[in-house]
Formats: sequence, C-alpha cells, structure tokens
Amino acid sequence: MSESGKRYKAMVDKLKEHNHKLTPQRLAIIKILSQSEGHPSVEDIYRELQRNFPGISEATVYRNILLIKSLGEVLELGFAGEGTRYDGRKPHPHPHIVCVTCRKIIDPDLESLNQMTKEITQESGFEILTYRLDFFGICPECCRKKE
Amino acid sequence: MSESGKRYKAMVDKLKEHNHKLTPQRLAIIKILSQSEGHPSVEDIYRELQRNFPGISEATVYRNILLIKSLGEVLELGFAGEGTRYDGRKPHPHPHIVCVTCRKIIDPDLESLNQMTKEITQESGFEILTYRLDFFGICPECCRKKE
DNA sequence: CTTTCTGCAAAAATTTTGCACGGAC
DNA sequence: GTCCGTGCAAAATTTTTGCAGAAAG
Repeated sequence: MSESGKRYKAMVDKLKEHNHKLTPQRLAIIKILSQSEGHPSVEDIYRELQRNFPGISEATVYRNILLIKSLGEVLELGFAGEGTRYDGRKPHPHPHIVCVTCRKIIDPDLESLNQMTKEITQESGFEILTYRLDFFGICPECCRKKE
Repeated sequence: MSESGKRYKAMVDKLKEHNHKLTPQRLAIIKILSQSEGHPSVEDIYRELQRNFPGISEATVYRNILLIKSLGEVLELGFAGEGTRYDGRKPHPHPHIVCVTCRKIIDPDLESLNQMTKEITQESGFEILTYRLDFFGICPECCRKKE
C-alpha cells in the first residue's frame, strides 16, 4: 500500500476507534490531508473539496480539521504572515526546510535533534513536550535559476 | 547602558537612518518592544500603550510593527491557534521555549545550533537563510503547581 | 510648508458558533 | 429512530485600508 494509503487508513481507523461517523465530507478531507505534499491551508483544502462537493461549507473543513487535530493525526503549522497550514502525511513533529522562493517544503533527517532536546531540558528545567523546527532558504533548483 | 536601552537606541537610529519620523506613539511602541521580555502580541502592546495614550488606535500599532519589521528590528513569531507575537529585544533568529500552560516564552542558549545548520546545508543543498526553532513544554513553575 | 503619521471607521480576512435539517449507523 | 454532522448565516476575531486632519521635520 502507498504511503498516503497507509495514512488514510490510519486516520479512518482513528475516527472509528473514537466513534466518529465516516461522512463523505470527512473522508474527503482526510484523503486530501493524507495525500497533499504541499502542506495545504484550510482555504486550499476547501477549494480542492469544492470540485467534488460543490455545496460544502468552510465550517465543515474547520470543524473536521479541529477533530483530526484532536486525534493527533495532523500537524498544525502556523506561519506569521500567511495562514495556518497542515501536514497530514507526517502528523508527528519533524523539521522542515522551506524554500522561500518556490514554497516547496522538504523533510530532512537530523541526527542532532535528540542531542539538542537533552541540552534544552538540562538548561531550562522545562518538561519538553514537543518542538517545531523550520529552516528557510533557497533550494538547489531556485539557486540555479537565480543565476 | 542597559540592554533594553541599547535596543531602544538601535531602533531609533534605524528609524532616523531611513528618514522615518519619531512620533510619540512610535517611540512608545519601540520602547515597549525593546523592554518586553514576554514576547508581546499586538493586543498586549495596544493595551500597554493605552495607559499613556488613551486615544491610540490599533491600526497605529499594526502599522508601526510592520515598519519596524521591515527594518529588521523585530522578530515576528506566528503561532497556530493564537495571535502573532513579537520579540524586539533580540530581532535575529534564535530558539524559544514556550510554556504551554502559562504561555511564557524564554530564550535559551543552544550550542548545537551551528552544528545543525551545517548538517542541514550538507544534506539538503539549500542555501539556508534563516530558521525558526521553538520547543514547547511545561516550565518549572507550572510543573510545581500541577502537583 | 511638506510629507508622513495618526485616529477613526469601514472593509477584509480568518475562525467560531447557533440552529434546523439530513444522513450515518 | 437516535445522534452526530452538515450547511447556512451570523458573530467574533484579527488585520488591513481609505481618508481627513494633526504634527514632525
């Protein structure tokens, strides 16, 4: 099964497990979340849905994302200056690299992260629950085009 | 001179350098930005200002923060779920630790960061321009209260 | 004096909520 | 049949914009 297929199934299972109904709108939303590589906004998801659900309401998108978020199946990414965006493919915290030119987002592996979390815990005395790490830069493709 | 005094002066200089007028409202806003340790929101700044400027407008706060941001003298921190917050004391990127209980934000020192940026550059081929790193957890004070 | 800045109010833009109907189970 | 979920509209937020008058330089 494809990666997005697995994510879709995991979300459906989580909904069933918590006795939430599987409405067509709800399923369509999790399908988009499980497939979108571009970290879509509510507005993106709403527009995408309108192709198959002409009468769908924005409130439905907001309410379902709220629900899916409460189940821990989507990662919410607030950016200053633009609306909140969502990652349903990898719902657990992970670093991103965002190309400021083409807005592409890549998920790198980072050895140093566990080390860093330890350092933070020791220095601050906080009980660290989660984190958010984004690098912003220009991707190799856009670097080439610049010249 | 105090740290906040230096920041205040740096912001005033930057305003002069770019031929922006030094209105009382503007000066009051940069004074708050240079002194606030709590990473205030626009709303926080607006309320604070009302003590000395009863008739001040929210639009003035928004417009001035936009200006100061364009001069690179304040760091904008967008969080999903709550409004944008600002750091005028350290306008260049640095890590934060956010207490999810009392919303306090503190600035830790982190040795591992340069190392990490190198790792990212090598792995991704991106030209890294900036980053954003926030840890979320429960601060020592709130940990204690919980029990 | 000139140009920018401010306050006010209206307008956008974004997210939440109340309510009655409809559909999943 | 029973609830939960949806669509719609209104409300609550948050941020931006237009304009006339005020004030900094």
